[in-house]
Amino acid sequence: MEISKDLIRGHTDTIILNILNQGDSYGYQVSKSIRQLSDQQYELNEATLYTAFRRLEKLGDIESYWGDETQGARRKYYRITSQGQQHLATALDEWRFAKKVISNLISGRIEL
Amino acid sequence: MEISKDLIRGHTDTIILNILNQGDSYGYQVSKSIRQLSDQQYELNEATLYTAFRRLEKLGDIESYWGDETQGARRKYYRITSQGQQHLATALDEWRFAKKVISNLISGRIEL
DNA sequence: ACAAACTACTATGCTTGTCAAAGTAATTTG
DNA sequence: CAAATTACTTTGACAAGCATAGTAGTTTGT
Repeated sequence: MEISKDLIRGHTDTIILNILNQGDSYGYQVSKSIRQLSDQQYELNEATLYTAFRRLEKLGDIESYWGDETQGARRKYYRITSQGQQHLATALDEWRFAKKVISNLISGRIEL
Repeated sequence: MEISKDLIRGHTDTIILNILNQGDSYGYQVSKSIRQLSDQQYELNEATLYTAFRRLEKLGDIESYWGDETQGARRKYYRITSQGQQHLATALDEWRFAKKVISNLISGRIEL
């Protein structure tokens, strides 16, 4: 079973915030976390991921800093801000609500 | 609580198929059914609705015919096809699956 | 030693679903 | 008789996500 891209759309930012909320991380690792959290069911496109990082940083939900790797490739780390944590909490509430509404819409019976 | 547009994205076709699966209908009535099924929480933009009709008809999931209203404005009715019913069933399975994956992604803990 | 694979980030251009806004036209209500 | 409602269509724009390609350093296998 594969998940259509449009079903994930709108969750990308929340997914990233959830991961960063558990500790600072960088692109490649976030990508692997997503694969792991979804039991190998979902993989985020690299371009989408880095686009989201830039969007979230612009919004003030995350902050970035270059790691001081003495060996290995340079890494840009991301940290969630307190505003980002608030947005994460809001998004989770919204999801719990939307889940019910969507379920009704796609499988509920109409009474007229 | 309002539902972000992106959370519904990708469900529009399924919502329409679900409604038509309960009987032929036309634009305005489908629109009202959506409002009713969502407890007034969600309203689909007209342009989006009619765009979806055209998309679904092109795909062969629905068929249309003009009603023979003797009075009242002309109405274009839509009927779900058996292919549409199959796609509806598939979409419902996909949703049940996606719901779990998304929940994990936005609130699950990472174990590394 | 050298190629292949992996890590890590960036940039460009396209597709697609949805929306806002405006238009057409008939009917019903106050 | 104006305003609201029913009913459908068209146009243009936007934003998320994607494919693709590029840069550059590191690790692994033979």
